[in-house]
Amino acid sequence: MSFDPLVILTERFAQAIASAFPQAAGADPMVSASRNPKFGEFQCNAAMTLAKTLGQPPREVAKALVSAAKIADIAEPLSEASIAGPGFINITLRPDALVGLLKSITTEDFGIERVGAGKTVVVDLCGVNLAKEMHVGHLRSCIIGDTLARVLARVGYAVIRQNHVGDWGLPIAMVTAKLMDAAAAGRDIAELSLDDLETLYRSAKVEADADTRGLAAVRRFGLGPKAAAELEEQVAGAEESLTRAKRVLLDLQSHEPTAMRFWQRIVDVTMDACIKTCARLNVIVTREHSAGESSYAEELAPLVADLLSRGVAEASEGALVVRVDGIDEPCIIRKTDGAFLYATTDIAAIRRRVQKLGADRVIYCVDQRQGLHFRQVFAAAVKAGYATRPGAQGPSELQHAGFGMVLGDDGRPFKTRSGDNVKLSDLVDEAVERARRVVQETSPELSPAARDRVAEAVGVAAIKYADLSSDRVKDYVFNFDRMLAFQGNTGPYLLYALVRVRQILHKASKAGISPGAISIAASEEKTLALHMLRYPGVLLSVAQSLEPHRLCTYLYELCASFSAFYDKCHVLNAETDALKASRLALCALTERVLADALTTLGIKLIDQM
RNA sequence: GCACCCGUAGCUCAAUGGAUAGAGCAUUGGUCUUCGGAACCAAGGGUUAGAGGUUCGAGUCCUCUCGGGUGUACCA
Repeated sequence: MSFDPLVILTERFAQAIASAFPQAAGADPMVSASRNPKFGEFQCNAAMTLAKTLGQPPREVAKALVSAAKIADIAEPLSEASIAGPGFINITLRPDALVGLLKSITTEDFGIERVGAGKTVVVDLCGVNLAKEMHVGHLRSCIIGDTLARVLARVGYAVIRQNHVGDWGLPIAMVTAKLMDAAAAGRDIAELSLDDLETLYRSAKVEADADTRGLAAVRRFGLGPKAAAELEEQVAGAEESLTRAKRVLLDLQSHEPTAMRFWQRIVDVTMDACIKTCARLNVIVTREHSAGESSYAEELAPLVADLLSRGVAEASEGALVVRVDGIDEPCIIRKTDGAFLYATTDIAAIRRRVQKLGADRVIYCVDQRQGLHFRQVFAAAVKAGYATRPGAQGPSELQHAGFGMVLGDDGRPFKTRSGDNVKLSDLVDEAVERARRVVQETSPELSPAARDRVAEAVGVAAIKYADLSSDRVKDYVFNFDRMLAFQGNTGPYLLYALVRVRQILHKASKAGISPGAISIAASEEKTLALHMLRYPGVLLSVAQSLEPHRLCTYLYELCASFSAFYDKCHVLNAETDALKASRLALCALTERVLADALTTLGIKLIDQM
């Protein structure tokens, strides 16, 4: 039994259609919340489409639906006056029915339908690389991925988070080689920081990228023997360290203990920092969620052999590829030199996630720019049969929940002034520092410890909410001032609403006032009540669409409704005790919905600010 | 070249094919005997890039054009 009026009305109008027009039974009743309050709270738009299929005038169809619909228990009676325009049927809930529905959602879990019950979903998120600080490039994957995981869990899915760590391959071998050199030169690897590793990574990369093209140019344009000699030396150096890195890579692949010890140290340093940053962002990612590329290394050769033997893969221009319908570029799974690629690993990951972890659904929270890659890999995995659970009818659902870039105010990718990627820890530090300055000014009465807690919560909430509140696939402009503003659609505004409602509850309990029977009279009370009833439906729509900004919009509107209520409908000094008790009950319910929604979004709750 | 994404108020963003396209910021003007004013209420501001088409009905779906972004076999 649902307590969502939208669901109830949809059922009732489906029945009305079936009884008034048996030949059209099963048609979509098209019930929705009205955009404009003057049209009532809900509307049924089915008459217009039915008119077409039935060959009858839409208003006649609407009349028939109005007399067939049995909704007297929750809505004001329908009449011809309820029909507007070409055949819209406008519906207004009865206040007492509203109260009844509200009572229902105060119980258990708000009447949220557990659409994911018995199903497993894998969420791919975070995606850090060894020997690199987390930067803005990881921000959205962590934040959005974590929220999607929370939403899916909230609607009943068994959620498995997977952090596809970039911990394998030649670049990592280069760093490992560098680290071994440093240790040989007397460096204590127990005292290693991620910053040190990143420095090693950079120097390895610079060496590897040494200008072979530059050398060719020098020779071509005849810039003289001196320039050529310099560059030749560089290139020779690069080739030497590249050769060494390839040797280390072979050692790693054969699990040679010394190389593995250094590699493991890099893993530990990187992952400790990653998990710390995630924890600070209130993103649930721990060591147990790590499923790095290295963990698939052993599977790749047999996997490719399997694909080849079954004719899924074919040789092409010296490489091995999987061709898929509808995409011109084939999916390359083995290079001419015999090495595997990230596509190979991703196909192996799909196989493990579906066939071993039992995923009915796999969601990749990865940059939109990898869209083509995932289309190829998904199609290849489906073609290979890897995306189908043993015994299942068809393949599991593979979804790329891609997201746009983070831009600066200039509309270009968000970078530091010197053009580097912005470290996540620096980003959070700045947001928290800015929040602290505001808190210091507006709430000097808070203890230093409380102030720190509030600043941390507000700063992180600001960053996360800014990221979540606009359409996932679009780029968004990162702006501290805007995201930290206390008015408008921001994290701090939501937390402020939470704090206000909690303060009322706190004072009420100190004054011995208890929540009582709800009665809905003022328009602000009704608006607030109607908003709360929408919560379960919004969660389901996010679980379906994978668009967290719908939950954000909902929350913002809920907070705005509450603020209007707060302004117009005093609680603790309302005229009568009954009114106090009723409004207090509304506050208590608001607090529960707000807290649940914020938690599902991944935003930490606070009591004061 | 081809493929994908995007184009909505001055700015940042919304809008399951539904009625007069909505918020916030900024601008202008109101509200206070403050359950915390970090608030609330209101006004102005739009050819939804453009042109066709489908539909009872299009910001939304289809085609084309313009503009921006991204990706395009052997990096991840």
